[in-house]
Amino acid sequence: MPDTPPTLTVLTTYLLSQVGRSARATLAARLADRDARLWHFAVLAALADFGPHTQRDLAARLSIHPSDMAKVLEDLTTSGQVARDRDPADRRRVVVTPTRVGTKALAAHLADATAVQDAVLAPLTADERELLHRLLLRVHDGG
Amino acid sequence: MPDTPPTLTVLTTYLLSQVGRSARATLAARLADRDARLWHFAVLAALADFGPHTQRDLAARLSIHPSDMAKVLEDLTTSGQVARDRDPADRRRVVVTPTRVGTKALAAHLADATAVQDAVLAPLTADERELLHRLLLRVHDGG
DNA sequence: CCCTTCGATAGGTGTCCACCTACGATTGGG
DNA sequence: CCCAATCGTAGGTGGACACCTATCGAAGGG
Repeated sequence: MPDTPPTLTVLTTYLLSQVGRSARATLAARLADRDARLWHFAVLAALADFGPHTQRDLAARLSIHPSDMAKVLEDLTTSGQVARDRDPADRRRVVVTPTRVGTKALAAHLADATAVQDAVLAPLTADERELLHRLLLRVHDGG
Repeated sequence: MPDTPPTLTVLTTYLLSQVGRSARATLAARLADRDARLWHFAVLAALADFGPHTQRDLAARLSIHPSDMAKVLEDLTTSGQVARDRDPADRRRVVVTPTRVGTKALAAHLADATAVQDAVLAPLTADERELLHRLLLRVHDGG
């Protein structure tokens, strides 16, 4: 019965929006089972990829409002996934560093994300997934 | 500065989510300029593709809660884009029919959606867009 | 002809998300 | 040494979204 109108499904952006929304929601639900949220994942990923950041730099990198970043980091520190230390050179700044707990959490998040991705992309072959990824990467970078 | 962590960009679902989210937001903003919202677009598309519906059928087709559908249709009737008439055979039901105004509005929405899509998919050639669409369609239907 | 069921709708709830402001602590230029 | 700018943080705002309940009118089986 939920037969989507062709007028919508001919729009690639409609498909993008629907599929992306659904994948996002599925992953968010899985992360929630371990009391994690998508922003926690993103922060841990940024720290793993680029090393310790100032809170402000973290916020800028992930395009999130500094006041929201503070809340995310509040969560991550109380659960011991990151350490927040005042920068001795400039005691206004706080340097955020991932802990071992945080690194393990990131690994778990990645496993979840991969599982969700496998489920979402199940209709495609490995080659097709690779192709899709390349196309999306260009769209993402070029927009 | 907003250099996205590779740990995220290697995830196809991350790209899907980001690109889809951004496209959706852009279209929503354009529709808002004409006092329309995404659900208005979806309802008009369903009516154009499948003809008049009962409110309940419309809600089921678009996977939206009946009480929310009532609100969307309230908007569309006050702006004259659809007509709501009691079904004479069962006066509980309300049959929703698009008006000429609604059909013109749908055309405008489609023009907006196409413009947004062209902007989003700008990095890709026509063949690549076609390919992307086919892949996404399979993911969408198969999930 | 009653009583249950159904369709539409008003009104409210909770979540997510992204924003903004005010404030205290700190810095560094003049 | 002071003053403007900066950093983190608490608290609040507003919109989008999806849900749920109560109510009313109508239908239709027993």
